[in-house]
Amino acid sequence: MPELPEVEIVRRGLAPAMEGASFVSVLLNRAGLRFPFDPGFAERLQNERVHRLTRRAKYIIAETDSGLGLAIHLGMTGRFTIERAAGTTPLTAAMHYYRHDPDPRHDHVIFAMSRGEVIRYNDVRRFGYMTLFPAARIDEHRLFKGLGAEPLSSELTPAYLISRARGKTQPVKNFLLDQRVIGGLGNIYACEALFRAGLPPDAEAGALARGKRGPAAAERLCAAIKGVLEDALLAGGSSIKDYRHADGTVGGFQEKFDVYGREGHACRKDCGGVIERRVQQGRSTFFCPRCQARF
DNA sequence: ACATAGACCTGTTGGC
DNA sequence: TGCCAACAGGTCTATG
Repeated sequence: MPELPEVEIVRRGLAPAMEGASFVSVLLNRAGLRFPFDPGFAERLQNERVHRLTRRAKYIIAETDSGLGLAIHLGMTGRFTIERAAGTTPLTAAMHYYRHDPDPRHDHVIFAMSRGEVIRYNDVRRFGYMTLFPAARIDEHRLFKGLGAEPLSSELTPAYLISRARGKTQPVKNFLLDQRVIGGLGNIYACEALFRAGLPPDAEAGALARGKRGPAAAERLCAAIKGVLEDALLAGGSSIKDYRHADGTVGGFQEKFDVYGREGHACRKDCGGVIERRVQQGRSTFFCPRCQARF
């Protein structure tokens, strides 16, 4: 599922239930997700009070008063739901992706918080993971130290894109998906950003650093990345295969995709082109052959 | 350094 | 209707 906008929406939804609250108990329903849980995972969290909840790339990070960090990656299908303990009013912030009512067979982790919220982590495919680390050492952690620019921050500039792309022969879409270059883009937003920038997904990344057109393309691409992520955030993220909830907590950006999942449909720019799908790096790439014909 | 393929999992969808 | 292949928002590893 989740790329940067979805992860950020989940973070914002969790924050009111987690920040300032302590873990009363942590229940693990299995030995691991993508990886086995750290030894003592549940015990180490118990009684820890969450100081703040942040995000880096596609990771949600809880930091506790005593300096323990909890990193959470949602993989493809990870999602959280929040409810009050039995007998009280449900919170409005239910963050369901994919489905309204997650299958309880896939509730793998349950956090009981000190103010009464019960937070469940549900993950059908179990590609997600959680791990504990010393919060002050985040920059040395193997998950984080190699991460590239945070795309909505001032770290991401046309000059940064150019410097990272220089000499690269790989397709520009693969370049965008490389978390060591930009942290947080995934398949959907990489496709959408390339469409907005008018760049062919299979163009050489290194071309951003060359010639007369390179810098202009880098400029457009940088703006397109930020723009599509901001638009998606405003729309509450994208929820494929889901429908909107009355409380608006499920995203609606999927209705605004220009190319993703639109194979065979007319280009929204009315250029006369039809959106095509091609497999790149084992992933579907969607693009308009007219609007994205030339670098 | 890079590309590709396969692996990890389960569920849904589309074609025959 | 039933079955099976293809595909799904993400990484990670092995291999060339």
